[in-house]
Amino acid sequence: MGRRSGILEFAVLGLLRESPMHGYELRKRLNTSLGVFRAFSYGSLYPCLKTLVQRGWLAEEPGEASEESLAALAGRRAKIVYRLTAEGKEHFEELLAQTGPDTWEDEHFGVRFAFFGQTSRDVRMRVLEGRRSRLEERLARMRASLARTGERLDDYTLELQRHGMESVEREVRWLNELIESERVGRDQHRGDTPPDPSDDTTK
Amino acid sequence: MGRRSGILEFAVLGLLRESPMHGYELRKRLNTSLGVFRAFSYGSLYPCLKTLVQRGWLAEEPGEASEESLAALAGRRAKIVYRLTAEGKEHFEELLAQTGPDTWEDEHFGVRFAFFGQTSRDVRMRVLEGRRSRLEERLARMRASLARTGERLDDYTLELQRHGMESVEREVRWLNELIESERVGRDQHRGDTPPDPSDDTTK
DNA sequence: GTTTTCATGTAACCCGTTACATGATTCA
DNA sequence: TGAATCATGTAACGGGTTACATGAAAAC
Repeated sequence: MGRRSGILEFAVLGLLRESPMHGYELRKRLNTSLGVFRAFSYGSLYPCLKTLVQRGWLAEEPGEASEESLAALAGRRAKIVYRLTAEGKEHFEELLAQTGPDTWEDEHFGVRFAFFGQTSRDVRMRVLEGRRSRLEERLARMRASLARTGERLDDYTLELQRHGMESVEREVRWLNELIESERVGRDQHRGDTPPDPSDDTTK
Repeated sequence: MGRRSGILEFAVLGLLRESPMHGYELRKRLNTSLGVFRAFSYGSLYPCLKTLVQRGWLAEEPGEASEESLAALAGRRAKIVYRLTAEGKEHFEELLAQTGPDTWEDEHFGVRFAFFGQTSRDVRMRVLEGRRSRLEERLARMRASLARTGERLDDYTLELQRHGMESVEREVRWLNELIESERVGRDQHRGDTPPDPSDDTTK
């Protein structure tokens, strides 16, 4: 009953911050904008929306059906448009400011990155660097275990391991570039191409 | 109660086919040999082992504790070594032969690949090609959605999408190489380097 | 002799999916 | 007017984790 998701909740708040939407549309945007990473179903989305409303972070608005008068009749079910409340916005901003360890875990990182446009630069930096060191740890462990057991593994397992390591190395290089360009953005000046200075007057 | 996992079950059977082991060791091998992909906990492993025993696919053996005589005393708990039974082996071989659509889903593919050493060549081919066309579909969808919504996305979301697509493209290239080398292995002759002709006398 | 690592297990929970049920709107 | 798509929702399940509890063996 008490759906307190995490990543889905975060994504919903983030998308609704940009503009109000109804569930169906929300789901499509979740599964495209958010990338390849996750594909949520209605079975998780609608209950999530409900609890977010209960907590006062979202407000339901009767969607514009066709003609106003018709929609109001006898329990007529129409599109429900959700919008972020003031408390919801505040809460989302708190979430955006978080830089805890789980922030750079596989599942979370993608969503966090997707909302970097609304994230302050120093938080972006911490998340990117956290992710990078996370991956570097992983690489170290993989190399170690490969050195230990490397000889007695069959060709396919070895190939799988090799490809896995290359993937991780590639993501590290990607992060390096991102971190570098964030740094340049800070050192040089403002207004280069860095995606809007973020309207963080909240804090 | 009725843990009928799928990927964990498959991996356990596969590892135990190579040699008997106890749970603790099994878990380590799951989290290294099987690659970066998944990290199982005891909370899922032990219940899984239990149900596999119940179905007659695994047999428990009292592990060699220290001195034989001591181990037999009053309900003494010692290492439990699991080995694959004949039925278990047969069942695993059936699983290995499967080429259904979920075979090439993200989660399954890694484990399937890890046991390619024990998989017949034509099944390997079907799995690799299935995976590839799965990824190509995904690429097509990504490109389409990028073309539609591409302009009105912020820089970070776009970058995320771009990086995601590159990852998928990279895996496709990897699959191409693998498929090619499988094909060469078949066309040329036997005993090139193709990792053992597989002892499939079962069928 | 105490801390670490090895080793086995369980109960509660988490975050999601599947399959289903319902109805409105658009399009051919 | 019937099919496809849009739109909302729920109950049952699924496959795993976390946190906990226990105890033996090895290392210091």
